[in-house]
Amino acid sequence: MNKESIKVACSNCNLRELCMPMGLSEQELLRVDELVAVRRTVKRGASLFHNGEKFTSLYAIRTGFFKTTVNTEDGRDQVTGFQMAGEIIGLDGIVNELHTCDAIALEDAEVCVLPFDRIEEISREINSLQRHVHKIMSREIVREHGVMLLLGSMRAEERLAAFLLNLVQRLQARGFSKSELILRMTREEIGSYLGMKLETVSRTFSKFADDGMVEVKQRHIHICDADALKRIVNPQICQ
Amino acid sequence: MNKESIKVACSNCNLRELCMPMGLSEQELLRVDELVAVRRTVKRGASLFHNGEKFTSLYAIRTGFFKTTVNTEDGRDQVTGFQMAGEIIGLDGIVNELHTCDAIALEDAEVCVLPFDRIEEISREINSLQRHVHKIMSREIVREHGVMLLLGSMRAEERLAAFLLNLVQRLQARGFSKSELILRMTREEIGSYLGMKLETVSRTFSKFADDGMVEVKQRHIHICDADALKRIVNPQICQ
DNA sequence: CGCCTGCATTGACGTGGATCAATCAAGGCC
DNA sequence: GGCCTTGATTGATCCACGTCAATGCAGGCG
Repeated sequence: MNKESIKVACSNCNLRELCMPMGLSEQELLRVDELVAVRRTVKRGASLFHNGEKFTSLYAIRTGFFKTTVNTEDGRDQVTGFQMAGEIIGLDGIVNELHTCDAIALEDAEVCVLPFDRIEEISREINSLQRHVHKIMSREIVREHGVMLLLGSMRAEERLAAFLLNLVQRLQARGFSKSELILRMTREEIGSYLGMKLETVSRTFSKFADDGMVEVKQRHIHICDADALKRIVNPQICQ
Repeated sequence: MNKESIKVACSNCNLRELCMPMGLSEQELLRVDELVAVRRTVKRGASLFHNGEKFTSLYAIRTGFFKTTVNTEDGRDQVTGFQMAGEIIGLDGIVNELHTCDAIALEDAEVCVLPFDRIEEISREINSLQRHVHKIMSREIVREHGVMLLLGSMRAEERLAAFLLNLVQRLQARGFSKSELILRMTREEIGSYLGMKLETVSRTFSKFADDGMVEVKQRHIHICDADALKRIVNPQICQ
């Protein structure tokens, strides 16, 4: 288990606007700095936490890329999300003080450890932090509604198109290209998330490539025609 | 819009243990009574809130039964949950202060209106209420993980069996029979929730009936062999 | 009462995606 | 360099579920 302790502060973190509320005063910022106990690095393939483990903290991703998966006793498992820098993971553990999913790093990663009782304590004092915590949880609920819509009512092409658009949109918000991306996950992991088999993911990529919407070279994806992808997700609206 | 104002208190509500944290002191209870602004009745088929509406409050269901649905601009829609007495709805609205789904009453219902800024204010003072709010949101996240697992990796029979077991389990927790239930929703709504067509829902019910696991007469369901249903959801474990 | 409307059931048939299987590409390592 | 492992692609076949359509059932209403 990889737990490097590096003392750190949110107040001069370049990801602050992703994790933290806006418009904090000087002294609020100092208080918020107490949120982060330590940072922790997680090697590619290693887990940050897993199912059944005691919950104590949320984690803010500083660098790297994670997947979260739930699994049934009979061996099935389902990817419930892919998380990147600035996103918070571990919210599932709050109810029963046990994590109910695994968080696995898909590339070497570093996270800020946020002890949850400290979050609760400080958010009692700083209203905007309290509101922020609520928003983060609500955002996750809304995201999952979207996934339910996708899984419950979309076809393979629509699912993959929606997935790609969502990924680039989040990458773009972090300053990356809106047309170029490198997938950090396998076809099988994409398939698990989207409720389809890896072969179908692969075939659908090939179809998109044949239609000139994307270029696919293994995990390197170039999006040539984002509007076409949007039209696949939402046929009526986009002409 | 049906907004009957009836002054009420949580402190002597028989559903308190479902909505509220346990072990509050006398004076905390008085404070918590200020949470509920008014009650509101919603007729069968009417909406409590819908997509796009401004978010101000959460709602605790006192009586009745709701569904929540998300819908895309192009007309698709997806049932994201069915909610019964003691459950809280509206959490999706917190992020953007707009509701992102519709909540429709499937039978005449009554809800307690909980203005969200009042929830935040009081939960700053009462730690167990703060923790409770966090748990409610986390529970919803975990529930949705379960739905993702269901939609992403289960087959029709497994989905319907899991759905029935979940329903009776929640009804039982509210003092109802663990083998007898009346569905408040149509086959189409069940299908939307479970990502299958209404005909498949109907056929799967008939199959379960043929196999002697349930008796189905329209919306009246009698569960004859809950273990058999569990075995369908979880083949390996239950023998 | 008969008629209408909204669900539910059941059957016949078609298909999207799963399954099974072979082949290929890209690292990593000796 | 050649070998091995892991993941990706592609083809051939199959089947669970969707689609289309007919029929049945129950409740509400003139």
